[in-house]
Amino acid sequence: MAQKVTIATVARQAGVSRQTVSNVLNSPHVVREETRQRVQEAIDALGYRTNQAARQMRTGRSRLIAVRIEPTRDGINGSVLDRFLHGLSETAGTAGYRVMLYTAADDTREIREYDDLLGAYDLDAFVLTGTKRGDPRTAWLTARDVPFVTFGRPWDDPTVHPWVDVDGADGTAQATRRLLALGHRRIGFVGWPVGSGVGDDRRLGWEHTLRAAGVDPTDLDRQTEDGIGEGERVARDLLDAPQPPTALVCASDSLALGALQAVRAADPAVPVIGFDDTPVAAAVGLTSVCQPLHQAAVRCVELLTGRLGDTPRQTHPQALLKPRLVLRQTA
Amino acid sequence: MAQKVTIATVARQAGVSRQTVSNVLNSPHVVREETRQRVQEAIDALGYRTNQAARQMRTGRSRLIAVRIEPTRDGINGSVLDRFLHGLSETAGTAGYRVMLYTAADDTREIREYDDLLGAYDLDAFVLTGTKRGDPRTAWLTARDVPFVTFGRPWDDPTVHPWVDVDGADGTAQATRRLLALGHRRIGFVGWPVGSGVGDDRRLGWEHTLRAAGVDPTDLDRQTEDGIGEGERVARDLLDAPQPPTALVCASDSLALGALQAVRAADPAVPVIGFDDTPVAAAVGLTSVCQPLHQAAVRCVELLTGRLGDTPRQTHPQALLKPRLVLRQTA
DNA sequence: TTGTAGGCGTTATCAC
DNA sequence: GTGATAACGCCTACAA
Repeated sequence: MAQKVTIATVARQAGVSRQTVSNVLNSPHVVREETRQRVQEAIDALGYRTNQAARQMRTGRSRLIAVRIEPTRDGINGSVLDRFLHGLSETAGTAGYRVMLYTAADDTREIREYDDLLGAYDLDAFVLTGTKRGDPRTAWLTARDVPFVTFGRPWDDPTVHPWVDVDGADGTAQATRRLLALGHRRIGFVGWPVGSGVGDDRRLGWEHTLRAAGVDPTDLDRQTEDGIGEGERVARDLLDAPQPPTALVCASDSLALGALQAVRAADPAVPVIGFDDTPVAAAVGLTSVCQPLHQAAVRCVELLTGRLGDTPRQTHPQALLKPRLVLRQTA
Repeated sequence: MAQKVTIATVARQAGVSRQTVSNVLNSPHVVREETRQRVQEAIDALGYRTNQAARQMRTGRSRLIAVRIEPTRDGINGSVLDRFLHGLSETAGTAGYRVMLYTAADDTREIREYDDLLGAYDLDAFVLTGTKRGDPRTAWLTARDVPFVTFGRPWDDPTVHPWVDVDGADGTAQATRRLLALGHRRIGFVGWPVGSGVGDDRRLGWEHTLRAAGVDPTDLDRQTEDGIGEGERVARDLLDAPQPPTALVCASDSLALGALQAVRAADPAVPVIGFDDTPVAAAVGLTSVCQPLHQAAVRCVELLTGRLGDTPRQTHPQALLKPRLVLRQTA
């Protein structure tokens, strides 16, 4: 590696003081244009880069954003986080920030990680993926005035902190409308147990759309934990009912995959629509609701940098993004 | 946030000098045990944490490891990187390191990122996932003496830098042996075009095992780009041959998924085995070769920290891990 | 508009 | 075994 290039090196090369170089970097407007250019040339020629550690020590800000990477849970949903992370890293990069990863097995340990991370690296912000009712993590961060944004709404009270989310109800509504357009009326829903914000939201999109079309949704839905086997079991149950649905909307691709097994031999064919547009969906030709993960990541960074920057911070900005129905063979 | 706790705070509290505190932290053996304990108590009581920025400024080392997060390529393989990343982050954490993410669209830009990252954050090391013959990135890093390890062998010369990899040939060999054990002899292989290290490696495991069993592999394999459609096409071609295989080993789950479509109506059933054990495989019941990704991540960190630490650095340590065949319905 | 001085928290060097 | 001092690279006053 060549000799370390500091602000002093640049100053000497450009024949100005260190302060002028710093000004060119941080407050270009206070420097005469001609000087600015000369300094900029020196910077480029020398390949100077701001030393973040030194800057951080002075400013107390690290330009680092932390995000948790979870163990691939069900396995099938791993790619969602994957795509989100990529978008986050990319967007953060263009905004001059970097993404740091951390892991934690549970909330208590996650909070301990916050403490560590904050103490050691002066992190600028956290991105939390998925929040639940009465989340201790957001409470902790809020209490300490640590900037953060969640990918996922705070279901108890949408105004308590900044968040970005995808409108799940709109997704299932799109799916339901698609099936209505195909001529179906008795459209079933395979969802998660009541009580999870995300699950209830997705269910509501289906229910409202059906009601709006004049269809009574009673007895047309079933709840179960996420999983392929679960989806198959519950879908079979729906299809065995006296008045079986002729098409199915599912709360996840896992459930939809199971449903697909259940309807395999059905005649006439029973269309199935999943949710999340995971690679599995693409692989098996499953029509599915696609979350705009890249855009979600972009908004997260925007909210964060908006908050972090000097712009007057609006109180708890939020962004609800619309998903998109990806049509494939199954519907 | 409470008042910032620095080494000076601790020193005052414990009634020693700052240097003694630093010694307790970094060279405990030079401090008298009694003093050490008193200082440690003060550290715990105050909740002191080393400020990495300050430490880094002094030592020039950041305790940060950078790893690239790729856009989910084919989509189906995203979960592989995902699991690897999680393991990496976790292991790095326990070793006192953190993982920083970066993205890059191509090699040139990736190298520019190295430059940026190194200049701005004094990164301690890089983890590269996937390398190709004549990789400019490893050359760049080597030339600058930047520590790194690749997840994936350098196919030209396995001794040029530290790496961790999974033995693909062993994986396909396991798969082939499984099919032999099921009584099959004419076992086909659906692979990638010749020339990619990974692909050739996986093909070789199949070929050698077949030869060892006294089967001539001629005309029993086909090459194609990765993809479900491609897999289906090529598998069909194999099955339409005058002497069709009675079972198939595939170089990836994508190809295997395609092959599965091709053999759907076959009678007697044609077993198919995939590679990577992606969630898709689990979803459709595809027997597949599972890479020990967590273990790979652990070894990466070990190689790195071994290199980074003060231990005598062995020249270019390497680790070739054995995959594991996960049996499901298709074989 | 530009230059000078001081300090952020840590560790290395060198006294004691 | 312990403590004072300097320096890492930068930024924010303040002075010129």
